[in-house]
Amino acid sequence: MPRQVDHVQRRSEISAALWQVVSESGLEGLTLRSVAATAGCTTGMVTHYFRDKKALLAHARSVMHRRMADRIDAMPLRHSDPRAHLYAVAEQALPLDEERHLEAVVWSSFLLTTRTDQELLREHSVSHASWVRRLTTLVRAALPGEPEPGNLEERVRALVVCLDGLALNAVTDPDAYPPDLQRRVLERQLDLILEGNRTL
Amino acid sequence: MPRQVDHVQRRSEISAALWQVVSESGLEGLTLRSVAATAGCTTGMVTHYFRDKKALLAHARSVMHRRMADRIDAMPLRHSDPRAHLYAVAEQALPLDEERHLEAVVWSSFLLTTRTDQELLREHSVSHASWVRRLTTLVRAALPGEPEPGNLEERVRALVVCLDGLALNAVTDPDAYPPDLQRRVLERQLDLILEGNRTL
DNA sequence: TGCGTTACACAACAAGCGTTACGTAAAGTG
DNA sequence: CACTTTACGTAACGCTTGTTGTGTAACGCA
Repeated sequence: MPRQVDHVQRRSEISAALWQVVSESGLEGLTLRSVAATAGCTTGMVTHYFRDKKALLAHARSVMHRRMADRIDAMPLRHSDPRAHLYAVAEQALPLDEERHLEAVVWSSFLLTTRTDQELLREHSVSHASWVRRLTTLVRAALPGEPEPGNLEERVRALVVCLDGLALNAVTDPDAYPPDLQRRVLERQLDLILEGNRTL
Repeated sequence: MPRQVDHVQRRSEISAALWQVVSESGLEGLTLRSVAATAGCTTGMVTHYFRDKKALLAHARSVMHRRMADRIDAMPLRHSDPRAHLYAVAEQALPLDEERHLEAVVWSSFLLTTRTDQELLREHSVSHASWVRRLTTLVRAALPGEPEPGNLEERVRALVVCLDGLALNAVTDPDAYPPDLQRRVLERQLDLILEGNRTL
């Protein structure tokens, strides 16, 4: 047996370099050479651990999903206050710190390419539906009374697209959407969503 | 004087081809050759009317802004019902028909590149601020009472990011966000925003 | 101490890109 | 009818990209 290297470790190092490149130059600035340069190695090493560029992108994407899911799964299952619980989970979708900002950048970059890639679209579709379902449960738990049908779905959707829009704007123009503003808007949106429970 | 051609017309034809390419292959699939092929001409003609690719992109962007602004300016200045007026204007930001869907695709594509381009960021910044200001006026007019300070801004922001998120999701996965759903969510969001007017 | 396998650097390749230069056809003007 | 200017097709250039192959150093095992 020849010299042994931790493949998982190497792959995650390269993947980290990829994230950094995307955060600095966007997906269109992502090349094997730029990744290699950022990782401090040669393209040979990159291709040694990832068959081709598609495999590299796929890994970065799966890492992204994993990180997001892990962060949410790490949350306490039940909160004393259902509204606080809802807020805590929803907040995970916002780029409120360095880590989540980086994730949001990668997320939005991949999201746009989704439009022209059927395979990515299917992945996104199920992931998005699952996210909506999770929030639906939490919103229902936080609502004061029994929601009317349809009414609930629209409230949840309003929350979901609000989160996406918030993240998108924060990624595009961070100075115009600082964490403080994001939090206030989310609080307000939760107020609005949970406030009345009647057909207007 | 030699043979004369309507430059404006030609440029708009090429620009239309560019939009089509972007809608089909995204910004990363946009090349002079693909634009020429879609327009049914050669790259020579494209470069004849646009000095370089940057000029072509800039023109397409300005056309986008122009179209969006025109559509909103074409609305009646005053509506009998201020809420209906607000809805009508807000709806213009949603990809509810073919035309607006195409615009939204181009919009989202450009939006992402904004992150790594300082010049584009400044353009976006003023445009976005102006949009927020316009909606603020309309929301204030549609609110039942006098809004509390801060409160109003958060409500408007919640609406703005909701619109962006709605558009983004509709562009990414049109089947999951059909026009009907978009309209319902927007209606609901307006309900929520205009409903209560007290600090919760 | 060799031996064989793995890890990786390096270079070459074709393909596709934006750009540029050149050639030609067409049409208004004298 | 020339003549000149514009309109545009064509092709070549240099560059960057992903991919692939070859060479070499390192290290576990015999």
